[in-house]
Amino acid sequence: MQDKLSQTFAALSDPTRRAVLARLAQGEASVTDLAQPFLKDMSLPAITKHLKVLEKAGLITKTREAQWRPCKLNPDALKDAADWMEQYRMFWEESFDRLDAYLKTVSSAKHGKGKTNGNE
Amino acid sequence: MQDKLSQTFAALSDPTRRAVLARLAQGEASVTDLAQPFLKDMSLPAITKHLKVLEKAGLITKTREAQWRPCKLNPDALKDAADWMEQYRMFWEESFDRLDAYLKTVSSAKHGKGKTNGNE
DNA sequence: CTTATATTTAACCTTATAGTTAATTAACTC
DNA sequence: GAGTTAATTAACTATAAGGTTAAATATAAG
Repeated sequence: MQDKLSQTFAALSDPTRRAVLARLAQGEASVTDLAQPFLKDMSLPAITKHLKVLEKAGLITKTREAQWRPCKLNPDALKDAADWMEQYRMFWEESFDRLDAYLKTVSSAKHGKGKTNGNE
Repeated sequence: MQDKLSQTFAALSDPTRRAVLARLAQGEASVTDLAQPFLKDMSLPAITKHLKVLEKAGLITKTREAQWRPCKLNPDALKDAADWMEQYRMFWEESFDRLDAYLKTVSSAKHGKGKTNGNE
């Protein structure tokens, strides 16, 4: 895993981490705060690791306050991911029939002999 | 990895797979078509595997046409991911100052002794 | 300086990912 | 049915992910 966007999507691909983000959407929280709903399912070090993944992905920022490490949402990475998705919006929005027609035009002779790729 | 959303984000967390989706945004393509830009970097079976990941995540649909397996984008999964992101839009959109103020109100006495979590 | 709370690090285990090469299946063409 | 093109499966390897428990570090409070 190299690029930031891949890191971000990878970080989002875990329900625990998404739940942490949901919690942080309501405001800052310490590690213990964030861990609390999950401690029946996993240990605290597991949460530390999840937070590290989120942090490296740029999705959260950890600060220091006495012995606590308050975490907060970092919108930038979320925006980058959302921006990437945005380019596909037309595919799921209702102008579907037009899109379908459009694509049929674009990729006319798709692979008559398995060679053309619809870009010519 | 269990739930569909996690699978979808995981599938998006690889540059090769995102490039495949970008290619499919221009229209259907066979496995060979899709593989072509990557064959200097990886083998065809590697692409087959990537396509399988995308398919299981619901991001693409593979059909049969003679000896080819034309793939096309499946917008549903993309929409699900985008919908999930949508709930965080306010965090990256410019009403940032208002948001910040809002959060400061909500999580007033965050962790005066590390116990409260800003939800009370 | 000892204790308590908050969090991380270390060492380890298990399973999943991402890739490889070689062999196989599928459908078409001659 | 022999050969060709398209794609997958099998078997294997290396590394990353996600979890564990036990020990260490950080800050505060007696």
